[in-house]
Amino acid sequence: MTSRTARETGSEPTPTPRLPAHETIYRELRALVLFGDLAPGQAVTIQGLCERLGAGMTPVREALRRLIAEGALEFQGNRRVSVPLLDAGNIGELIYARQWLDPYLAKRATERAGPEDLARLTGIDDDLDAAILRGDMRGYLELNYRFHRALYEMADAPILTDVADGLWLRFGPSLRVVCGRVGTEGLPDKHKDLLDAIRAGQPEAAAAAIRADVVQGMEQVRQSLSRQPRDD
Amino acid sequence: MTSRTARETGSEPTPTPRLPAHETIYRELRALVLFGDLAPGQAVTIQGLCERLGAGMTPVREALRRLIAEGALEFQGNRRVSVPLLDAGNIGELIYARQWLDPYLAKRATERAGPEDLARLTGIDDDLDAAILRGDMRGYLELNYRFHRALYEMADAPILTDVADGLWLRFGPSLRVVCGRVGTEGLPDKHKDLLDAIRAGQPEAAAAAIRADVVQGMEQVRQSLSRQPRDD
DNA sequence: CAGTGAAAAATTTGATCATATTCTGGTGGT
DNA sequence: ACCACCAGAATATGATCAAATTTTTCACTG
Repeated sequence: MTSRTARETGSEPTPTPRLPAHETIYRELRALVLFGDLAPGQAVTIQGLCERLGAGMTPVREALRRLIAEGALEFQGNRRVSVPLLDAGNIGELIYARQWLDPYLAKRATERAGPEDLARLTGIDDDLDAAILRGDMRGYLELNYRFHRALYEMADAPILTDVADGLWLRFGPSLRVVCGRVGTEGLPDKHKDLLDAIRAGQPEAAAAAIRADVVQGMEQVRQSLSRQPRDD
Repeated sequence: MTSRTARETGSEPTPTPRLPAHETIYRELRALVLFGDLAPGQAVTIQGLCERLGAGMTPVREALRRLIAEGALEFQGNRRVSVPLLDAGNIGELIYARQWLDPYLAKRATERAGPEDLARLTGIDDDLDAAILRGDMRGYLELNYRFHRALYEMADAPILTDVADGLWLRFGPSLRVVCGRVGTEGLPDKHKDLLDAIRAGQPEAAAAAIRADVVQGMEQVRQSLSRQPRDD
């Protein structure tokens, strides 16, 4: 049955060849939390997710464990797993953390940035602008995340990137709620300043731009949530 | 089905009965990584852990998933799950992160500390001194962790506490290796300064004390690992 | 007589295990 | 040295058991 382990022929780059199921489920659930249809406070059940995603329960369980460990979901005591509701204190923590993490990563990213990195960031930012003009909120959320995520990866700091990524998972759902109220207008976009700083090779300026972007965006979340902590 | 629901008589108060197995496994594995017998670079297999801990494989898998998500273990590509080896860059990241996190948490903890908190910290620190005098390294590691952990919890910042806790999981194994070389002598202990600051109600002084403790300890790790990155 | 409370049963959900299937890595033969 | 086979490990499924939540009913009171 084998007889082809060596050849591969390379014609098929194996698009989704061997991707473990729990990995797939994890990514789907993660996207669901980050951009998607899971609102803060909403409770999910394992078996409900099994049917929703059409998967066995073991992969779903493992993906859930992972998301819970990352803070994307909460083990609401008895029998509930839900997307965490953030209060003002939590938002304050997240603002403090990102205000410290993101500028540092942006500084390191700028120090290491090559032309292709700059091109990639510029491309994402262009798509992001298009999504804003289009009024495509889901696209905005996803592209904004990908922009920052690309910046993290350029910093060559795997642990801090992990931490920063975990932070996104925590405030992602609330960000979505806020954007749902505000609309794609008036969203902060200091990305142009950042791109200029990277182009000029000025790490400190890049850090300052990112700090401004983060603070502005997060403060908007804080204000919006403090105004209406619950939406129903 | 009618025969079941026998009364149980309730004579057994079941001291720790309702602790899910995967939770137990997780804590055991976590302790193993933090203080214990799993050295950096050491590979573990699922089935090996099943026998070692005497448990089914589903709970072990879930616990592993969780530890991997927290960065305590690494999915070493092929077929191996191992304790991550830290290089100088990783240590630098951890130093930066703790240098920022720990002082902030110590400041908040000091602002919120009550007499019972101070007593608890003092008690842990006394036990810690005893462990050092005794030359009990495992005790030192565990009590040192519990000291900082208690401080985190006093800060009333659940998200940042989670992040800081995850950081411990990452450098715990390396800390153990370093202490194995250095011995319990010469270990940093700026805890007295911290306790004084808390007693005096001086948050900034507490932050400074913790910063000194963290930097001193982590720099020791960095130097020791850069001198001998591999131990065999 | 109606409404509210609790208690019990039933359904739903979560946890664990045993088992089958697949993939990887090593080994032996040519 | 290379290719094929084998063994072991990890992934995924389904079933089974236990616990909790919910619903329903019955009794008691106003």
